[in-house]
Amino acid sequence: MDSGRRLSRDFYTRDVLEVAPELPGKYMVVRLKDGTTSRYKVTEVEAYRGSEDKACHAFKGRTARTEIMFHDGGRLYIYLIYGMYWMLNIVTGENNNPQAVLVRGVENWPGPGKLTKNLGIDKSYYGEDLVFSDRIWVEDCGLSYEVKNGPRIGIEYAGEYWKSRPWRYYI
DNA sequence: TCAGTGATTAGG
DNA sequence: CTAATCACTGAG
Repeated sequence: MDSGRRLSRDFYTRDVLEVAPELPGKYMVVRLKDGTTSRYKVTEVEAYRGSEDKACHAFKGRTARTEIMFHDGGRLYIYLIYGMYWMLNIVTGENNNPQAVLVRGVENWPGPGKLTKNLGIDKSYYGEDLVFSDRIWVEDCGLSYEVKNGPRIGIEYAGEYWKSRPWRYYI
């Protein structure tokens, strides 16, 4: 597989509902400590739109954990869930507009907890900038896919309205 | 269906 | 300080 073109800041600083549907089909590139790189096609994501979205961690306001979501798009928001699984999120939107895309699955590793485990993503990636990082970024390989969408998973607490927003996008 | 597992958060 | 919560997973 040929290398693609790394996505630039402009891709990420748009509204999360524009960015999220465009991520499936893009490639997540991870560089290991031995210098080798691996590419994984993104297969499933979800949009979290904090300024209004009751399901978004930033909905209640700025905390130490959600701080990065208030930055310009392109950084990673990483957090631990159930004491075991690191969740990989890509911050989107402009400054002070907290939004992020949860990467739920990549090729070979469906499942948000499984993909971080297998790609070696942990808390040390919190705040990492996909535009400049030398160990993780996203590429556009020029291919397009039919992206489907549906309700987000695992947000029972958010109430019927937010639970039913069709903000999960997948190939 | 349900337990594991620990960071994070709000509240006293 | 305490206790509740949790954008998940794998076993049974």
